[in-house]
Amino acid sequence: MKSPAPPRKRNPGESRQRILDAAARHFGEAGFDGARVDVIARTARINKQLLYHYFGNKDALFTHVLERAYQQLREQESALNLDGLPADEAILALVNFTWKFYLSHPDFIRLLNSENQMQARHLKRSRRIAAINAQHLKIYRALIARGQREKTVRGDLDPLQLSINIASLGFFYLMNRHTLSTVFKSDLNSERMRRKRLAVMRDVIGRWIRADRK
Amino acid sequence: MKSPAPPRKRNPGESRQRILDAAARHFGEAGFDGARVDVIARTARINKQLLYHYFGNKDALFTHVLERAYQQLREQESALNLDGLPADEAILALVNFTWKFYLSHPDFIRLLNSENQMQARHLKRSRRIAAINAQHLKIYRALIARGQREKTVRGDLDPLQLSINIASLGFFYLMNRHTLSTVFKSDLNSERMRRKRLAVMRDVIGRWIRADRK
DNA sequence: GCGTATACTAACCAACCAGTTGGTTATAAC
DNA sequence: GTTATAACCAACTGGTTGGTTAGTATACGC
Repeated sequence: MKSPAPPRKRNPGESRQRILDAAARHFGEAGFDGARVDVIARTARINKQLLYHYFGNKDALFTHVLERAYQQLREQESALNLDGLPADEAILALVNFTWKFYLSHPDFIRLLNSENQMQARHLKRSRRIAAINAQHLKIYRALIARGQREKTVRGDLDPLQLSINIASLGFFYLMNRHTLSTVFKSDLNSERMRRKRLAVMRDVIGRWIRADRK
Repeated sequence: MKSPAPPRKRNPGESRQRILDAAARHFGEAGFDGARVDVIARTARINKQLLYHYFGNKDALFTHVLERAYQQLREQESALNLDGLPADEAILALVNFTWKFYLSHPDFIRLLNSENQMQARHLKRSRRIAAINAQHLKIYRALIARGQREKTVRGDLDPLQLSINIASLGFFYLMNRHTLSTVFKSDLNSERMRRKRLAVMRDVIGRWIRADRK
């Protein structure tokens, strides 16, 4: 015979947080369609209806999780102090930062992947997402401009393309490491291969952005 | 009152093909978890049991679809005749080929994405996948070796990293164009932006692979 | 110390969905 | 023609799942 669960102390802030944490993990592992609301509720150790009480439905919960993930990325990026570095080295520092963020937030790339499989249907309706990402391209643009004054960075770099290049070289490697490792029979997730990958990415970006020496 | 469907002419080859085509489209659109076996059967205009008759279950069907997609890619890649080109230009021709393949086979990247979300659980059990991809790295390796003899390509290129770089710059752009377009408010899927992307990718790879001029 | 908004819960439900049952019929081999 | 095999089908099943109902418990304003 099961004794009824003792009534829990109320703590709305923490309950909300626990739901978001559990949702980020489970949505990341399983993707939107593969994730189960019941699993999230159980992991967060709250009742399923509390989840619906706070977030309305599965889609809205996913949107919150995505927004929070982007916010973490952009806040950390904005907190970087790159003023002491020459612009070309600062850009390489962004390569390192982006790579390390992906490595330390494995849910982030998987969440984004799932969202892209759905053609960004959640982000498209988000009213917060533009503000969250507002600083990103400005940082890149400013660095490129400074590099041109310093003559360490070539004159025709597009900040959007630079940002996409830096993201893609790391994101694709980590997201697709499962199929790549299988197809090419080599463990891309080993410490050695990960270190090598970062070196390659820095080399690729470094050679692309630098002003040509005459 | 509905008249019973007239008995269909038997055509096992075509029925199988229609199932695979419908499955590739629907798995691509919706991902493995989002896809519905009933939808595939209806689109293929066959009975659901025929699908189970041929493929056993949803996972096995997905595996077949994936293998076929890889096979198409690798067959076309192997059919390329790059012998007439200097090695550095031949590598850039592979950049073009890869990009065009992704563009003309939108299901391919989406299928792979879904498979990676599931940590390659289908490919890991496939016995055909290694053979299908056997030529790929050999092509890259041979081109790098020739480029070194011709002195157009630098001496320390790793074929696996080169292949991953070429794949990632295009794959990430196309797969993530939905979130990227939303976040950065610019239509990455426009003809103009797609042309620009190919130019950037050729530039990035070109600068990375070439032997340094003294 | 009373009223009410909200944090929280158990039990429930209808739609959905992968896979099965239990067949019929076309085709090919002999 | 007879028989074996495989192509093909409609209807069903049982477990699952997003979301709901109907309520109790607690904190807080007054």
